[in-house]
Amino acid sequence: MTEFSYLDNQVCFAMYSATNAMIRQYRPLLQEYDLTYPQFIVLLALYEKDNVTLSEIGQKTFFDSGTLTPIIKKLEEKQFLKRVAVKEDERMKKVILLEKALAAKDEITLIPFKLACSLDVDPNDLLAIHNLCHRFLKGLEHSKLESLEN
Amino acid sequence: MTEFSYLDNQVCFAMYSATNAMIRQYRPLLQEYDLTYPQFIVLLALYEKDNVTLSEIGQKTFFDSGTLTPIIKKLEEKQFLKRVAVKEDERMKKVILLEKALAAKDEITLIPFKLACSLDVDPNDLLAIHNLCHRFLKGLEHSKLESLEN
DNA sequence: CACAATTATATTGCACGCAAGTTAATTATG
DNA sequence: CATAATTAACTTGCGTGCAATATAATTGTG
Repeated sequence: MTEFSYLDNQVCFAMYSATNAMIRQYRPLLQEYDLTYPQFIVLLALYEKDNVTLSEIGQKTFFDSGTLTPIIKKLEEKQFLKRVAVKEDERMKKVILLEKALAAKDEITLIPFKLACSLDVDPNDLLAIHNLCHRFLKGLEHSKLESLEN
Repeated sequence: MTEFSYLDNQVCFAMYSATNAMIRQYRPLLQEYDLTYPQFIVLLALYEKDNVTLSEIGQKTFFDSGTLTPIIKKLEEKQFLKRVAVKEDERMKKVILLEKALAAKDEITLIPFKLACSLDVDPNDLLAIHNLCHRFLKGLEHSKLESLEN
């Protein structure tokens, strides 16, 4: 209750700062696999299900084409995946994980758990943030769909 | 409870997606003032207190020098602020808001409230996210300080 | 069946975020 | 007091995010 602060009252700034801080924590762990955080996110999406098109990955990860194409190309350069043309529709390309990605799957999918253990944060808080952010995203998507109906 | 998802279980990814979505909501509101979200954050910090050095702004906003310097320069180009050398210590520069920024202060500081009203999100959820992210950031800073003591 | 509309991916340009390194000024140390 | 260490701000380079646009393939329509 000292003095009023514009910044401290910004929900978005709090999320923004916390996210950046979290990704900073991830960085050293991901560097061992030569991955950035967005590349890691795409890889997790592909571990769930590969042999999918770019736009399917985009829907899962919320990355648009301009963001996703370069990330996929990077992962291709690093031999994590390959892209194959789809015969039925030559516009599309499907992404398939390569041996390098499959071999590291157990280790890479474990990284978030390793990180969570090293954090000085209440696990209940993590769970609560998680649920709230999900609900928040749902709410925003909902608003967006409504505005499209005009 | 359908099928296991690596992505859905990532707290960081939830925060990351929610933050990006939130900033997308801000974009059209900020464009009216020719501001990006990070520029807006710096401006809010300066509305609290200007005539401060870059590193003071960096501490408030969590931006490092490599991020902050170009943002300040952008705001200077746009006539929101000016930088003045500090006589006592020639390494430092203090940032002072200009008329353009002061004149728009009321409108610009109102933007978050305008946005909050237009969102299809429970205000209690916003408050909860806010508190959790703050606690989360505190926890991370604490971990960082401890690791520096080694 | 020509051609307009749509769709999937790729490209370009701008503004971050941050690591790493530079420069110039100040402070600490022998 | 010279010089080493530190500090504040700046610069460079890379990888996003995303708007806007381009390209090429497919679908829809008269």
